[in-house]
Amino acid sequence: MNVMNASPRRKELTRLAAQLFVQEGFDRTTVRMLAQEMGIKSGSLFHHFKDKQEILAAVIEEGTQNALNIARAALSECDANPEARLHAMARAHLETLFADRNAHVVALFEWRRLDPAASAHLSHLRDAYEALWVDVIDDALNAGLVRGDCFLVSRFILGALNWTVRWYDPNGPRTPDDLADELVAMITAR
Amino acid sequence: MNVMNASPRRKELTRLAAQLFVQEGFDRTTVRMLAQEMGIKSGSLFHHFKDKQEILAAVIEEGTQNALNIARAALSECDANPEARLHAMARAHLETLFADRNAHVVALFEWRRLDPAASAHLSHLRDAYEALWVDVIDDALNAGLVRGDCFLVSRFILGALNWTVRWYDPNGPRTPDDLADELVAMITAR
DNA sequence: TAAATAACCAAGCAAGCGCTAGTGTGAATG
DNA sequence: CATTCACACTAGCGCTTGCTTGGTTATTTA
Repeated sequence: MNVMNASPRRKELTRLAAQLFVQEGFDRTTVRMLAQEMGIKSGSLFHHFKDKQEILAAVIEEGTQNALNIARAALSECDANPEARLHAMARAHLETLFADRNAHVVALFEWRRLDPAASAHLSHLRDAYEALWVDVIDDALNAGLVRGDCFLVSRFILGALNWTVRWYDPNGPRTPDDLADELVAMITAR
Repeated sequence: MNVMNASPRRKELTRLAAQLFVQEGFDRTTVRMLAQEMGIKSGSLFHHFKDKQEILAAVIEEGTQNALNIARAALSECDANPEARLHAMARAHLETLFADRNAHVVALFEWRRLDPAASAHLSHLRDAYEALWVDVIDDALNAGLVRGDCFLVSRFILGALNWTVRWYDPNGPRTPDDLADELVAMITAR
């Protein structure tokens, strides 16, 4: 039983689990469904994961870690201009949201199913990610680019961005970058 | 078995069910938990509702119908000024969101658990509500109050507003009206 | 006063749940 | 060549699930 390893097999199983969790919801996804999707029997599943909870934690950790990495990379690649940084964060957010869509939908809507230990651990990752946002928004406010309270503005922006998973169609005419540009245009005073 | 009536008893049971669905999630809420919260035995539950699905539909219908009523009332009470109408809609949205918080959280996050028939029926209610928003936002765009595409702007605004249920603390210093004012201030170009 | 109705309960069924125990197998390791 | 290990299997345990059945009681209606 691999408690914390990241074998390629386990990574692939985690990806499949994310897909099923999105389709059915965590509670309605049975270990038998997961096993079938993975091409094994339900008993074999517990060789890779200690229990069903651990699969959920693996899915969410994967997604959140990716978001953090992508956001950091995006910020390091642009200059100190507040507007450029705001753009970069919005683009990075939507990019990871739809590149790892399944994992992020699970993170956004099944977080409450995590047991307290896993939730505490993953909260740190998520907090680190949101701290990046608060930093960028603070700069935008000080530069007069956006008007409002830092806390509220960051919540509104993240809400607007996260909600896109409920309506955005990747096969439609708009790219995630289009969305990011439109959102920034909407909130910047000029 | 009352299929579609709205006896006071059934209304009260629906309210209690909404609370449990929020606390535990629809799937993890068992009919035995529901019955206990209602002070009856699990079998008796099926005198009031045909099945568990019907309880969910009742919860969501209640919340959505209220939202529609409140928004219509709010619009009829303000003049034709686009900014006033935008304010009124934002306030009405947050007002109903926190007055019927449980029902709305269920509607937002457990909608997918509805069976196709109930979903189809309730979609009409929700569409009627969203049509009010599109109307108001269209006016705001034409008046130059907000910049952007009508579809995207309405999605962003509703996303920001709906996401408040995940972080807003009614016991904190801010009122729902404060939130509405801040959001409108953030997105209006001036 | 008789009949109908609403509201409830005790008991339990069939199905499905997460998870465990014990075993087999082929590849890598000593 | 013997041992270990990763990975999978079969079989099923103990429990919970949504829901049904058959019947009781209190209140309203004819």
